[in-house]
Amino acid sequence: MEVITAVKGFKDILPEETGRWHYVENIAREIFSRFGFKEIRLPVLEKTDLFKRGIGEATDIVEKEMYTFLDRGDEYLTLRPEATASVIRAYLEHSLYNAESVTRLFTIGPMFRRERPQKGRFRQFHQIDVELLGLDDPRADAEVILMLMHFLTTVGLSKVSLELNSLGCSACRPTFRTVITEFLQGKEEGLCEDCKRRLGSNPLRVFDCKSRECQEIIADAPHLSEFLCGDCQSHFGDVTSALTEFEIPYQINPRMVRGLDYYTKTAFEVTTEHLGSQNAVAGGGRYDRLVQELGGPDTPGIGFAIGFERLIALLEGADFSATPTPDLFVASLGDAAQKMAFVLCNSLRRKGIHAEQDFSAKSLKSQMKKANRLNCAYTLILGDREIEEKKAELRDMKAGTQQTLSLDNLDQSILKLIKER
RNA sequence: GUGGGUGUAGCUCAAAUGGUCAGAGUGCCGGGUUGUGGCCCCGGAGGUUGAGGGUUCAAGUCCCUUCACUCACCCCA
Repeated sequence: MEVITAVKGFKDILPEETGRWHYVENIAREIFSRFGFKEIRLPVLEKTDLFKRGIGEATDIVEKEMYTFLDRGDEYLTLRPEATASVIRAYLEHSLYNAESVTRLFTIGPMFRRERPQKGRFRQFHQIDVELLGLDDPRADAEVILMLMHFLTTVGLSKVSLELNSLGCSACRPTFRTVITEFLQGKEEGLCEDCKRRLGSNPLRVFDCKSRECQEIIADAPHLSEFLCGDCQSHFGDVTSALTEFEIPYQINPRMVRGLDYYTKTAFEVTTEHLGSQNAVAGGGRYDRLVQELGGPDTPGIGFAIGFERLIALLEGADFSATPTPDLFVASLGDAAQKMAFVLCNSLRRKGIHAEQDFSAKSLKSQMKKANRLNCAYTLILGDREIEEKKAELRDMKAGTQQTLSLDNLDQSILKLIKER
């Protein structure tokens, strides 16, 4: 019989790794709630149209990376490739905007994109996603970025850099778009295949194309910053000066465009040099049109997503072991001792003690070996001899001492000893 | 979707130019020693060398196909 393996790009998170996950999740929950964000849990499956409308039909994600299928032959469903669209969907579906004018939400969970797996990129991956809805104030941008950076440093990341750009709004971006389209006209031949295609759908993407020929062509192109409207300019200025005030280092990257259509104004990315070519740890931006695009009231928003696996990959070295170290190991030899150990262990567990035993009734030596490997604080030795003498030997592994306990009220005396430790 | 790399015991890896090459370490199991455990010593189980085909007297080693993993492009978190 052949063993069935996991689907390509879908990873198991093994017990030895879950400690890191808990560590990161705990810090996220604590910090985000301190900034007023509440957790929301969302389904992983959504109607395909949500992402087509939300992310944009012309994006790579929607064009070729989604897990989409026909459900019972009547509706197209998609495993969510990102969280923002789902958050907005829930926000609208439950009219959360009516409860309060500003809504701060975060969610943690798996996302799905059918890409070729590589270092730092999987088909199922996890994001920590934060969304702040109902504020167009630049302080909201600054606050969200501040929180992100604070979170990252608290978790223990130091060698990351923050890049910023303003993508303009519905007033100034279209102007810039026509400027770029005109600029690129007559230069199509030099562009890579992807950019030729992008020319019609999303010419701004040529900016962050990595091919050399495209970069040479676009190098002389005007920057979006020159075409920002007054509102966008002052907004971006307020964001950057707030970050400076908080002493958060950043770099303005005028070529950063981002691959999701919904971003407006502030866009940002946190990168590192230690992840191979998948250098983005977190990314986000403002999306003042998205809520309306999804059929809701005109509501501004800003948010970001952190790549959980990528973040964890940067945490190498530290000890986040989730392996519990038991209080007590009960080594037992013989049927009577096995039975007694079984009852004792489970009795102690129900009283709050982490007790372990070995069902296999192997040699005492191997049981002791196991107790040692598990790093148990105490070991209780129960053998035929001990039962006959109505006594058991308890060793304090750390202190190197041992004592004899009566079998009467054994669990009580052990409980007392461990609690007193 | 396009390239490159790799596939030998549970894990980490050895096996010059094809010819005792199917091994070591570690882990696991058992035994010895020990203050019934940690160190040390002895023994044991475990691999159709990813799969299929081909060349050859002979293939883990060469060729083809396929699969898996991996890195990079692309894109993104």
